Amino acid sequence: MGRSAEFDDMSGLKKGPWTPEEDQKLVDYIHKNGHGNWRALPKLAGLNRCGKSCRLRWTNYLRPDIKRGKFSEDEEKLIVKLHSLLGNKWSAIATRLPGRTDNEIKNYWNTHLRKKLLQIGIDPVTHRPRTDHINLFNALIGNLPPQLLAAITSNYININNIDMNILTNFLFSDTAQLVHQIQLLNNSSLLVNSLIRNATTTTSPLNIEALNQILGSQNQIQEYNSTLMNNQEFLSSSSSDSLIDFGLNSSNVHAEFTHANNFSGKLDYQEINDTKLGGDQLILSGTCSTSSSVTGSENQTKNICKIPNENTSDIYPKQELIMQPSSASTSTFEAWEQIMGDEEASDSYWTDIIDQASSSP
DNA sequence: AAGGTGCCCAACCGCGTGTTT
DNA sequence: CAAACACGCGGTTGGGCACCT
Repeated sequence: MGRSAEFDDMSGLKKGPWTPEEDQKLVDYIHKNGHGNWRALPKLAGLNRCGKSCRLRWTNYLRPDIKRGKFSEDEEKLIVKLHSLLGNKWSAIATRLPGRTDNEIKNYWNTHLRKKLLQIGIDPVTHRPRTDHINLFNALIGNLPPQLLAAITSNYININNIDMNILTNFLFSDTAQLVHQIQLLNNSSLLVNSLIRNATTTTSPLNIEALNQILGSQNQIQEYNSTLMNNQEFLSSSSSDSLIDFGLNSSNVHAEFTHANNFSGKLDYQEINDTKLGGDQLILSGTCSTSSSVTGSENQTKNICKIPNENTSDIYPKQELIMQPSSASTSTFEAWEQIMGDEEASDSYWTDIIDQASSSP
């Protein structure tokens, strides 16, 4: 590990990873004589290293009182606490953790703890909830799929207009980065309602932990998963009498259904192994080995059909508008105010954001 | 199975501060 | 007091390795 260049060009001294033989020489010498002057030590110990390299090797690795292995939960908590008080003063922090070196703590902070704090929404520098709303707002606007942006900045939010594949991909593209972007949406019913409403077209339950971090609401997640389960039960228990004509009798069935408010009927799901929503169509794919017959309506086309009535609300909950048009204006801010609800949409909220924007470098 | 990718962490580097001459 | 030296600190690097495609 570490650096590669074997020897320093100028001094001819060895660099890079230490060999067991070098370690032994260093340990033996220090046990016998103490380290004394680090600069003088290598020569006396018979090592072709600089004093600095010897000191580092000893203090970070060879010292007998060094504790190895995973950091305990208590140690983690203590590091976070001390970091909140001392900042990046690794050596000061290390003095409060017996057996741990500053280097080890620094590495652990940078690779684990920092990320942990970010994920739970805490700024690892200030140790306070992240408040970079303006950056998040800009990032959110910048990253929004055009379809979403259009929906949000239009007079009203019509969930029917949003491609759930795009929304879902967007939402889960990078959980850590998006946690706070999502929090901007959190006060609106947009995200939650969308997920619940579209549970029918998702084939696997959401990652509870990830979603929990984003939404912070067990109830909504449970509702989502219970809707999903109901729908899957319904689909799996559907009568095999009402077969769909896929237009194919064998492999690679790919059936598409129009996605509208007047969905009706039910279908045999036994041979469907994947469903997803694409644009305004439900796309089913799977293998159909039996001959199938048409039970659809007059609107059926080769791979697109509407299927007869009953129980359909279980599969495709009726779509509805989330938000009515605002009185007159169509500004982005006003649209956001509506999404975010009264509390965070107050004048002072936006004033704060604008202030932050104008004061940031 | 092989190649690619990203993470981890030991070791290095540069700089600031304290000590000695 | 200033210059030289020694040490320690925090940031950065890059090889090894585990995991993913």
